[in-house]
Amino acid sequence: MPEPVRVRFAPSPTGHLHVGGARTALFNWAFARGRRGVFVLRIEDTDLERSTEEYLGSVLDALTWLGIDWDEGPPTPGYRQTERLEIYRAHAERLLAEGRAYRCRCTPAALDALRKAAQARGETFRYPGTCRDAGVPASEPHALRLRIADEGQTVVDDVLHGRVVFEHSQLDDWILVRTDGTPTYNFCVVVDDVTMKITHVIRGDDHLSNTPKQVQCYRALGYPTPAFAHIPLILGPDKNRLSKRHGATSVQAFREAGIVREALFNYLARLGWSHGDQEVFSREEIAEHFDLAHVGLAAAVFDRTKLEWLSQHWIKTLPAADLAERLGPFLERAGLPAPSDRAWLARVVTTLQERAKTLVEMAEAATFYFRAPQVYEPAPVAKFWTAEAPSRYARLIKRLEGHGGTDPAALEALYRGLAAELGLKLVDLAQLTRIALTGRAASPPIFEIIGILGKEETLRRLRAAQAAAETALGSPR
RNA sequence: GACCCCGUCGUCUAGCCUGGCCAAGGACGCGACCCUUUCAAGGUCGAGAUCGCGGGUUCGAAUCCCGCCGGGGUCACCA
Repeated sequence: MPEPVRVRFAPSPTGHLHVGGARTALFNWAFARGRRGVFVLRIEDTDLERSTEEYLGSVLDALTWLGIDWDEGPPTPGYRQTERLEIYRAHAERLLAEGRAYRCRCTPAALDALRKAAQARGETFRYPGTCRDAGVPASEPHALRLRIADEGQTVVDDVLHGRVVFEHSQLDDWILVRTDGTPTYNFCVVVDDVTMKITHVIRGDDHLSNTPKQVQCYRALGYPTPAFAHIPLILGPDKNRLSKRHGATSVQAFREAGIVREALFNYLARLGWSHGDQEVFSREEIAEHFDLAHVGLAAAVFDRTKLEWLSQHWIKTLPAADLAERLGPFLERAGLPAPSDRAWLARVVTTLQERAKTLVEMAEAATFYFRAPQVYEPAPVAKFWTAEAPSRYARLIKRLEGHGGTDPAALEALYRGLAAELGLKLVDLAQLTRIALTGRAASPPIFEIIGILGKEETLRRLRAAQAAAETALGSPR
């Protein structure tokens, strides 16, 4: 029986979860789920300056909202780097004792000068090894560096990129532990991945160049290297790495914009990965089909329009009752009372599902269900509030008053009958009604709206529109 | 600048490993039409890539090889 795969996602809580990070998490998650592996969540919070508990909560919240659940990680202790300092220290000491690492007393200022000079010469800066054999005593302030052979090369065997060769002339003795005693990122990552028994490191392309350094560290530590899979970055429309200046980039931002979680999950999965011609995937389908072999190598441009198409698709597909539940906060934000009658709200949602790309749009479009129109849109008014409008409203009101029930089919029959009597098309009466009920030229089917609004409210709005139309036309008698 | 990665419709991509089924398929977006009480949704059709460019190999290349160009990433006692 093969060892189960173990993968991880290691965000640093220095901001909200970025969609790029979310996609990395999603690929790892899907990889693990698809082969009954383990998905570990590790928090890289060694940057005390920028890490906050608030952001940590936000990141966990975003992952949970997306449906990316982890098998190991917070709140279980031991998965935050700040809790693991002792582990790093022990590994560093071992490397030092075995001669794989050495103390360095070069000052940052001195190194900076060398770096500038190297770059001026058009060379990659490389630590010259000043302290490599200097035997710097522990009593002096010092950093700890990893000893790397001057000659030779390090090969990174990437699952996606194949063999990537790095000459040692490009590598240098990098710092494992800073002078202040804190371990560096690259060192923590290696120690963490080793001690957490990670088998596959799936992470952003931007880490590929750092990988040979890490491979050297694995070797020094005497551990086998995990499999690496470097996935391409996500770009903005200008082909530059997606960042805040491209607008909304955090998972929370999309959530607040009313993008449904199924859509963001689906979109992120398909960005850089494919399964034939299939575009729509549920979370389960992604877990079932995901494979590294079909992850692309080219960076992908984030396309909000397609995301919104998927959001609309999922809104159409999701159960109305479920959406009604999710719509609550968006209604409140739109200044509308979230109704206690959930069944009624679900009916409202049913009429809006096919015409909303986001929950924000849906809440906005639902306004007229909660309050009578305050204003009437100018364009449809100009077109339909003709001289005959008031009398047509009157006929409509009279007919409706004598009509029992709000069955859509019966209402349509009533409208068609009246339209025929008046020598009009259905659309004329329908639009007059639509203006009265919603204040707009476009809305869900009016016969369904009447059913949801109720006969009394419908009549009230028709009468209000009749009066408004009369006023608008001057003073009729 | 050095090193590394990448390069198929505007965008996401299938195909590339195992050359011919590809005069390149799907999706978003765009246009038209149909349906229709409006808007959507849905349906049908259409425009849109000579597969970054140039050489080769081959009977045959998007698919293999070489060069070039373009884009991105990494070069910290940041993560």
